[in-house]
This record gives sequence, structure tokens and C-alpha cells, in this order.
Amino acid sequence: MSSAQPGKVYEPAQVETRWYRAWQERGYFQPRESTDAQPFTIAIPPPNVTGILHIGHVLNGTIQDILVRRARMQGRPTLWIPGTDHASIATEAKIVQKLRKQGLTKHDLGREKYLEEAWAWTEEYGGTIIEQLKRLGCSCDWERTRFTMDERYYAAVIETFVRLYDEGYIYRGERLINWDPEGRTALSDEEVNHKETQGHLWHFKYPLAGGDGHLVVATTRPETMLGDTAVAVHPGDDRYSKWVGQSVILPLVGREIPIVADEFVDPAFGTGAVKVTPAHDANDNLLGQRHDLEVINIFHPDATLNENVPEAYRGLDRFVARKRVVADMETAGLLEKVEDHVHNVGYSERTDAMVEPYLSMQWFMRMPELAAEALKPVESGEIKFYPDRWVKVYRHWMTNIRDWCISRQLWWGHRIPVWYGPDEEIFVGRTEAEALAKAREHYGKDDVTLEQDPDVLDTWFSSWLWPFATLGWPDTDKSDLARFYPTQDLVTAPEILFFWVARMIMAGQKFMGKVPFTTVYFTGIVRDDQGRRMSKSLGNSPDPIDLIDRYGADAIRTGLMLIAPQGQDIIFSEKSLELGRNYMNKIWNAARFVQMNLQADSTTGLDSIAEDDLDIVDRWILSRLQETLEGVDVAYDKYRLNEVARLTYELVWADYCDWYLELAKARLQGDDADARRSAQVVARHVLREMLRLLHPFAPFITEEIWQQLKDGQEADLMVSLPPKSDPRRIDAQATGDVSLLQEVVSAVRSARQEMGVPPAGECDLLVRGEVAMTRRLDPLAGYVKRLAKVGRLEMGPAVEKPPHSATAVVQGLELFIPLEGIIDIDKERKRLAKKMEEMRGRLSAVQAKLGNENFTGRAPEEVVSGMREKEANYAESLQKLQANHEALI
RNA sequence: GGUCGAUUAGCUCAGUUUGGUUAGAGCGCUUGCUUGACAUGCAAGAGGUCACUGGUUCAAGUCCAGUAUCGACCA
Repeated sequence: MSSAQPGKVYEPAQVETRWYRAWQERGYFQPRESTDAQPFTIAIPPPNVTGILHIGHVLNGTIQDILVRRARMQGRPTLWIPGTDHASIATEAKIVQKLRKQGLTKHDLGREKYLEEAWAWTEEYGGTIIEQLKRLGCSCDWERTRFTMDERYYAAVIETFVRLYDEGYIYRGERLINWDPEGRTALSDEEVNHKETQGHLWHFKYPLAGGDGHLVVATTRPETMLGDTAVAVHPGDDRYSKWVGQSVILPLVGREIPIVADEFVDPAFGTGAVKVTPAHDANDNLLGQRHDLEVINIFHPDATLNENVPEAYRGLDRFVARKRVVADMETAGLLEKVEDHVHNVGYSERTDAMVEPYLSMQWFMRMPELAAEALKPVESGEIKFYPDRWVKVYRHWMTNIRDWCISRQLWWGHRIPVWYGPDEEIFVGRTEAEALAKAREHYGKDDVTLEQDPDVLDTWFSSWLWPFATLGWPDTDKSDLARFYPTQDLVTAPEILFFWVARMIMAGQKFMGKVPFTTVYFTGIVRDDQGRRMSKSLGNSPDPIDLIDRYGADAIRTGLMLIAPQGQDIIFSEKSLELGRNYMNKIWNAARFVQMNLQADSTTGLDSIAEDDLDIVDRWILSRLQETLEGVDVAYDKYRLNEVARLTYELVWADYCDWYLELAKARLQGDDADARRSAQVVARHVLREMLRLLHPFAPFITEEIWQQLKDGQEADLMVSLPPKSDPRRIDAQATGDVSLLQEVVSAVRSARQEMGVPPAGECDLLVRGEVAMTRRLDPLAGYVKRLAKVGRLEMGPAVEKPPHSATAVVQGLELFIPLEGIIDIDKERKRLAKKMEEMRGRLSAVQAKLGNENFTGRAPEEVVSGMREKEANYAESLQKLQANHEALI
């Protein structure tokens, strides 16, 4: 693969498509064949099949790809399984909406035709998000892409239902469930979002049946009064105790209903008397059971009123009915007052319709045992959460869990494998034939007609199998399953901790006998620059593909990771993408520079240079590289990817580009052939190691540069090795001396700039200090001259301060820059005064500590001696600054 | 109401796990620079009572308690 002469500005578009295709063609996304190394597997959190990529997916996908690419470079057989889920309710809502535009309902079409529509929809929009993930650079094994409605996956879902039913975990019952009148389906508790809503508290008078006076009840939902079957008060409430056991006449309906006493009633809320609607409120339902109250359902499935209410209200929508009831009560003189009231109202996760507690026959899964089992590995640390505070949230949910309503009144999904006999007898089977066989045996005859349950299963009832159903379960002998289960890391948003993560753990234990992963990384939420959650309705969600077009995938990945601390929300702004883009451009140009300086004999490894031939700045950058590698390993172990990104960024930009390459120029552009070659080899070596380090974050640009720098026979970077750690490269002497050099250079630059020395002109520099110090600086003199634009450099203990010079003090060294005719004495005096001020501050802070006997007596010896050393240094510096300040003429 | 998180420079955030240099970065701002890799750049500079109040400690941005504000989840 060849590319044109690299330009000054990195252009990602062409590089990215070219490399993605090449990797795919070379089969790098598939796990390597068996090696001794332990496989590394990640199952993607399946996005909705008809969904499109948003910035949250970008964050999530980037993190997974970083982990996967690192593992792959480490030589592990690596598998990232991609796929999508069918998003039963969301997809169905879209299709129903589309049909509505054509004036049709799904019932007009019939189940079969409807499902054809759904599949057509899936074909049309499905796969978009998969293509988008490719643009991001995700190294998923696309040949193993799975969909929860695939034939094999479907069979796995049915299999689990049958097994769980046979074991008694799944049962059918009439319960008060969360009903979504928009989607016209039951929901699980987790699919209900509670939002604070501004409402009212209406005070209604209910006349006593005895004909003498009335009771006042307060309610937030007036329309449900039509289904009231009691009024309740607290048993200890003196205001009402005389009426307990009597009854009231329900206004507008005329029904006589009892007044009951129940501990549940809060005497302090409203009037202390509440209306009781057992069919439409969870608490009222429990109360109704205790008092054996009648249960009157007043709603149709679409939340219009049914035949159980007076004729005038029938067919009205619940919100229309609310107004009508209030108006009628007012007309009847029974509305005492209305108060503003903020309360929590449940809304459907998917359709945002107000959820109606609704009495209905549904299928449920018994949860407490599964939950107790699934709590153990998280408590014991077998599964680790990052950040670990989610353990507490998990524990709370797992110990307060309720049974899971798994049936949905939808058609798009896995149809419940239950058939009913003419007498409603239940037959469960993997196929109709299996159910029929059971039925024939049960009834003792062949001529049996069965009807299948029309409902489908909750989407999460299929995605909880994701880590093993994607690998071929229930075919347990399939090699994928044996080889890649359990997976290692899961990367997901905390909002689906209960929906998905917890249930996957349960399913893994139940069906595989092993937990499905060992690490769960919870990402934060990506917010806009005003801190708001990204959402379609707000229109504040940028299109990631557009961003990739404009900045490049690498820039987005690195930009995002630099600002994404583990598990914290991210305030997204294009500024961070600019940062990423500039960073990529920086690397590009560093590589360009290195290449421009390479000669045929310098494309060799570091070991081609004798240790003695390494310059001190070579030893320094190699030491910095090593420090970074060690820090990066620690950060990876703790899943602190932003720290990995930051450490790498600092090495690349601050150490390598700003200092090392600038320092190396002296040799690269000099006449000494050996020095030139060693600089080339080290510059190339460190660059290559940085490419390895950065590859998981920025796969495209690193591969592109790698190809330009690699030896002919070397592997592509993506399947190459991680950077090689070598603790012997840590070099304290080089680090110390180079940092002295940096301080001297910075001090001279600062004085020059502040005194207004023309940038192009050279100045002289005189350094006065002890021989031990100047000797350290001696070999670096050439670098000082070059970087600080110094002409004549003189060092020694006896150096005289020339008149009219600017001064600086660095680590006890006095720097004099003669500026005859240029220096502004006043300005220099102020500059020095400021430095002295700063130094006095430090000195007095240190002296305060040392003056405290408790400190000298109780702090560790090395802290105290360190402090004394500091005191001496500060005092010396201050004294020198002061002397120079006074001597300023 | 319960639980958890956040509060550090004008803005966005690191740093808090394991208390001990002069609290860092990017953006923005000021000044200078067409420096033979890069103006998507280089150099220099300004900018911080680390939300508040107490406590522990020789020592607190860091540990503990409380308060305030914002946010998330649960009820």
C-alpha cells in the first residue's frame, strides 16, 4: 500500500476508508486461531436495529475498541461480537405510526402482513448503525454480527422460556401492571420513568350515606373516582373514627361505598381521607385486597373510559374525562378546592405516554432467587464494576426486586411459546407440535385445537441472553461458545444496569453456570454544553458521522477520551474535537519531520546504537517513554482510560515534540554522522513506540504512519505488538539534567521576551554557580545556545555579573544576560521583585513548618530533611535574587 | 423521602484511591514570532481564599461530619 508524499496537514478521510478496508480484507477483525494466549471477548451492547448512531454510542464504541485493540496487540485471540436488538416496542411504535399515515391500523393488516412490514422496515433501516460503527473504526468481527430476531437467536429465547416455565420460574397471573396506553402494552417496572410533574390536588366532597354531611377526599387523579370502591382513613385519626364502618355515596356514579380504616393512609396528607380505586392504583390495590374491596376497571386499553362508568363518560379519553369530572363535581357543588401540587408521574420509557396502572392478565418471571444468586459474584468481586459505586446501586435493586412482567401486547418480537386448549389449559412447547403432543396426552385424544398466546416477550427477555446466545447457545458444543464464553469486559451505560447487566448475570448463571463477564465499565452520559442530556427532541445531539467527516474518527476518539474520566458525565463540545484534530495533526507532522531526516542506515532498532553513543537527551526521552509506559499500564489496569490518553498526550506533545525533537535537531542537522544517526534511530524508535501506545485510541493515523516507518517485513500495526516496557531505561541522571536544561532555557527565553530582545537576535549568557552544577550543564551548552538563542555562553564560579544585565536564578545558578542598551532597569527591577515575592512566599511557608516542633518531631525523617533542603534552596535563591536586584544599574 | 455523584483558573475538566515539591491541562485572554515538521503551530505571560462551616492531623484540594447548590437513580 503506497501513499502520496505526506502533506503538512493530516487528511483523515482517505486514510480511514483505505485502512478500514485493508484491515477487513486481511481478516484482522476475526479472532486469531488458537494460541496459548487467553481469548479476549467483548459483546457489544446491542443498539436498536433501526437506530442511528449518537454521541453516546461513539463514547461506548471507542472505549470497547480501545480495550479490544489493546488485547489484540497483546497477541490474544480477540473477539468483539457486534449486533443489534429488535427493540420491540420502539420499532412497533414506528411502524404503527407509518401505517397510521396510510390510514391503517396493524389489525387491518393482520399479524402476518404486519410482520412482513416490520421485517421490511428492519431491512431498510437496520444495518445503518453497523455501518456507522465501522466509520468510527470499531474492530468488531462483522462476520459474527447477530440480531435478536435471527432464527437461531429466536430459538434460544424460546428455549429459555420453556426451561424457565418447566422449572416454575415463569407463571401467568392477573395483576396490576404498568400499562402504556400509547403502545397498548404492558411494561416492566424498569420501563417506567418517574418524572416530577406539576399537577393539582382536587378536594372532593363525598356525601355520607346517612344523609348527614360529607367527607372530603383529596386526589391527583379525579377521573379515577368513577372506579372508587371505598374511602379510607387512618385508624387513629380522631376526625374520622366515628364514620369508619359507615359509607358514602360516590358522586356522579351513585354507588354506595364503605369507609374503611387502614394504617397506610397518611393523616397529614390532603384531608387525611383518601378515595380508593383498587383497579387503577398500586397502593389502593393492596389496600383493596386487605379490605376485600370490589375492583372496578374503568378503562379500555387505550385509556378511554369503558362501560363500567356512567354513560355520559363512556368513550372519553382519560384527560378529557378528568376535566369533565371536575366540572361536573363543581356544578354539583362538591368541589371544595383545588391546590397546586407537584407529584411523581410514571411515563413510558419508549412512548413517553403517561403510564396507567392497569389490571391485566400477563406473564411474569419470579425473580428473588435469581437475583440473590446474581448478587453474589458482584459482592465477592468475581465481577468488578468500574466505577465501583454502582455495586451499591446494584445491591439495592437486587434485594428489592419484584417479579418481572415479560409479556408485551405487541407483534414484533419473540412470540410467547404457549398454547391454550379450549378450556384455557396451558401447553408450553418449543414448537406448536411439541405443545400439541402435550395437549393430546392431556386430553387423551388426537382431535385438539390449540390457540397460541398472541403476545410477544419483552425485548430484554431476549437481550439478557446476549453474551452466550450470540455465541451459538443452546448448541453447547459449538466451538465459539466453548472458546469465548465467558466474555471479559462489558462496556455500557449505567441506565441499563437493571434492564440488562443484572439480567445478563442471572441468565449467565442460570443457563451457562458461569457469570457472563468479569468487568463492567459504566460510561458517563454525554451532555451538551449546557449540561443537558442529548436528545432528539431538543435537537442538541450532533450527528457523529458529520463530526467524523469534519474532524476524522481518530480525532473524535482521542478528543473524547481526553475529556472522559471514568464513569463521569461528559460535557461535549466541539472544542474537544478540535483538540483531538490538532493532536492528530501534531503527530502527523512529527512523523513527517522524522521521516524527512531518516537515512537508509537509520531504519534500524534501538539496539543498533551502542549504549555509550546515546546522547543524554536520548536517555532522557527513553526514560520518559518508560515512565509513561509504566503509568499507562497502571491506568489500564484500573480502566482509567482518560489517564492513559492524558499520559500519552503529554509524552507525544510536551516531551517528544516540544523538547526532544527540538533538541535532536542540533544533531540531525549537524555534521557529525554518528550523532546524526543515533538521533535518527532514537527519534524513530520513540515515535514507533508512541504509535503502538496510541494505536488503540487513534487506529487509523497510527497505522498510516507505521506503514511509512516500518521495516519491509514487519506486521501491520493493528496486529503488531504493544510498546515494550524496559525498566532499565529509567534514568534519573538524564531526567534531572534535562530538567535543569529546560529550566535554564525557559528562564532565558522569559527574560528575553520580557525585556523585548528581538526574537531573531542572539544574546550572551553568563552562568555563575558551583562547579558541581555548571559541570552538569556543560555537556548541554550546545542545547542551551540553540534553544535559547544564545551566542556566547560562559560558565563558572567566578563569573562576574556584567552591568545592564537581566538576571534569573535556576536551582542556585545565577543567569546573567547582558542587555546593554536594551534593558529597561525599572522593568527588570519589577520583574525581579516579583520573583523575590514568590520566593519569599515559598520560603516562609517552609520555615513555618520547620519552626513547628510538632512537625520536626513527628513527621517522617525524609519529609523533614526534604523540607530543610528546600529551605536552604529557597533561601539561597532569594538571597541571590536580592543581591542582583540591589545591584541593578 | 432514600441512596449516590458533582462543586478546583473566565469556560471544560484532570489531580482526591495511598494526606507531605511551587495545585496541572486544553480552550479563551495578553504579548511576540511566516523559527526548513506542524499557524490545526512555536515562545512568553496574566489568571486559583480548590463551594461553605467545622473536625482529625505535625501537615488537608486530598480523610471525617455537616451545610448549600446542581445532577442521577430509587421510592
